[in-house]
Amino acid sequence: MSFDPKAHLAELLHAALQSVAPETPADIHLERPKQASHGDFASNLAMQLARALKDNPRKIAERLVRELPASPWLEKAEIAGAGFINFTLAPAAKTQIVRNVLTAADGFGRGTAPEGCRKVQVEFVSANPTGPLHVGHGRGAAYGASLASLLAFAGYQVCREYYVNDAGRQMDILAVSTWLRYLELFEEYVPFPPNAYQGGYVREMAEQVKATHQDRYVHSAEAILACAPPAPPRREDGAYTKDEKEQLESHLDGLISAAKDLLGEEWAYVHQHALTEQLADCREDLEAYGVHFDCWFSERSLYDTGMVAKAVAELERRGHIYVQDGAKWFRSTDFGDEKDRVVQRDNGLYTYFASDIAYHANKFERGFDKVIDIWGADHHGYIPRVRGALKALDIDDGKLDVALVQFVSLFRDGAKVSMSTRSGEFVTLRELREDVGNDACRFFYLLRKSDQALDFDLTLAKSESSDNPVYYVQYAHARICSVLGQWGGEAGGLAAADLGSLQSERELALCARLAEFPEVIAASARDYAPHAVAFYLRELAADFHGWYNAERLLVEDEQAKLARLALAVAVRQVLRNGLRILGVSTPEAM
RNA sequence: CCGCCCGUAGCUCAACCGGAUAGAGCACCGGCCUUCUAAGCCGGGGGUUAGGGGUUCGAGUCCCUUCGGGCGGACCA
Repeated sequence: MSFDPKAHLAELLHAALQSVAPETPADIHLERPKQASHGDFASNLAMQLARALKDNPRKIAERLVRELPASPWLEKAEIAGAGFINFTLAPAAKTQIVRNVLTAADGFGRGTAPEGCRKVQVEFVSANPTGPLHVGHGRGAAYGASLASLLAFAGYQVCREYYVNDAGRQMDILAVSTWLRYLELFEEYVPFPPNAYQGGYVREMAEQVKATHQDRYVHSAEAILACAPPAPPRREDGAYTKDEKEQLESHLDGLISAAKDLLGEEWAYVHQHALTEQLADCREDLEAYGVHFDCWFSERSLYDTGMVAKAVAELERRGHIYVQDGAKWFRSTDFGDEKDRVVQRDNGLYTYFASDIAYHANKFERGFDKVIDIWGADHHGYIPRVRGALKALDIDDGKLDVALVQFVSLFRDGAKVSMSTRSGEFVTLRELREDVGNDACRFFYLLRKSDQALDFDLTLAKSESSDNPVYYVQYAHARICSVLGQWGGEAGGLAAADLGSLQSERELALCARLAEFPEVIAASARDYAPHAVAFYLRELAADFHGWYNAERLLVEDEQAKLARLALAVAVRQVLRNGLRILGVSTPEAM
């Protein structure tokens, strides 16, 4: 069994506490001081006890240190500052971590999920399949994928899910956009609405439909326009008034119902074609980004299987629904929301919220102990009503966590780039990946907290891609691989190396850094903060680069050489374990 | 007006659920390649943590308040 210095010190302190203040309960908390001169671990136990014992913290610290049982692993325990006890470990207590890492290998740092909280679902991206993913989705994807990997590494059984919004009006708009572009190919010109999807991919889909089915879906422009309320006069600058915007929306709705009427059964084909194409494109994009999903959950399936109706009926049965102005309202104010919400409109259609209630009820029916939704920050107002619905259905809403990812603003040459899917002038995730590279892209996103708004400077990201922090970490990995190659020995045998020659400050600091890894994993999994892993890896790489520059690894002395190689391989292992979580590759040469 | 996120070096960001002298990167200045990858290392300057008040041994962190920024406040998704 491997030796844990932190647990050992906690035991020593506990023993000392028993003789100094056996009656006083106190939790023993050890932390790693920021400053090296403060030792390897510090305890504030004496300060905690000061009030209960009505004594000076430093005096209490002195008594604790005096009562500390002797240990071969402890070099010294000093009292500092207001009453901290600083512990310095014996070198052997620090270097043994190298053996632990080499033995555990891929499993070093892995945790165990608490009993009864093992099955976790992480739902992320979930973008409408109405066009290419853009840089905002890229952030959600990077965050969600790393969080899922992090939780899996921390011992949870993780299901990665994408919620496909294939049932709503947005999909109808995409389908009708495709159809209008298709009609243009047959010289039937319906003025293309400015609020329909403008992107070039819509024309591509139109071409595909034409290639497969020729003129099968052609109807005259006159017939179509006759069914829809008129559009307002076109404004090239897009500055429509509020009234005109409403007109545009009803005009578009009119075109959609015209399409449904004229095409009849065949509308489903156009609709399905657009959905299938966009979903496939999205999936391919994400896979290439290294983001994988275990489950693609269809919103439409909730309607097809009656789950939406069932969820609303269940709320109704429990007396949380009332009818007003012909619509069904969920009394979410009873559960902490600021106003009640419509679940079924006066025209009989369910709202998006209704399917979301059914969706979340379904998530918990699937037996997850914890459900994590990753949403864009603009959805924050949505949280209380979803929680409210869960409470109304007697589902423990404490099992739902919502992580909000703040917006990404794109800057190019110092100017903000406007993004809008419908206008078609957004920067796609695909373009960004090809520009900056997958590794740099993912690492860049993860180098800041998800709840912090992010300015993505394209010019900078591209021009500085050669000294992007990700290369700094990968470079450390490549250097170690290179040294091992020149040594030519068998890395597997290094776990048995005598580590006694690892004595220098840098070497011991590097060992301490390695020992931190499991704690970093546990803390960042607890806080849903994969960025902490990225920061840790940068520090580990910095420690390594410093050591590498200061001391030669392949020295004459065989024992010293093997000890150093063992340390280097341990560093490489932790870099691998960490980068794997972040979805970043580990090149052997750069 | 109400709600959520936030305000830390010139810029982009950290700071282990209250700890010690607030740290990195970029940018700037000065050094280090006939020895394992210079995509690297070593050193230097740079701060009233937006302002004010409170809680306590101790506050960037918790509470109140002012100012400033972003995002929400649909029978849209």
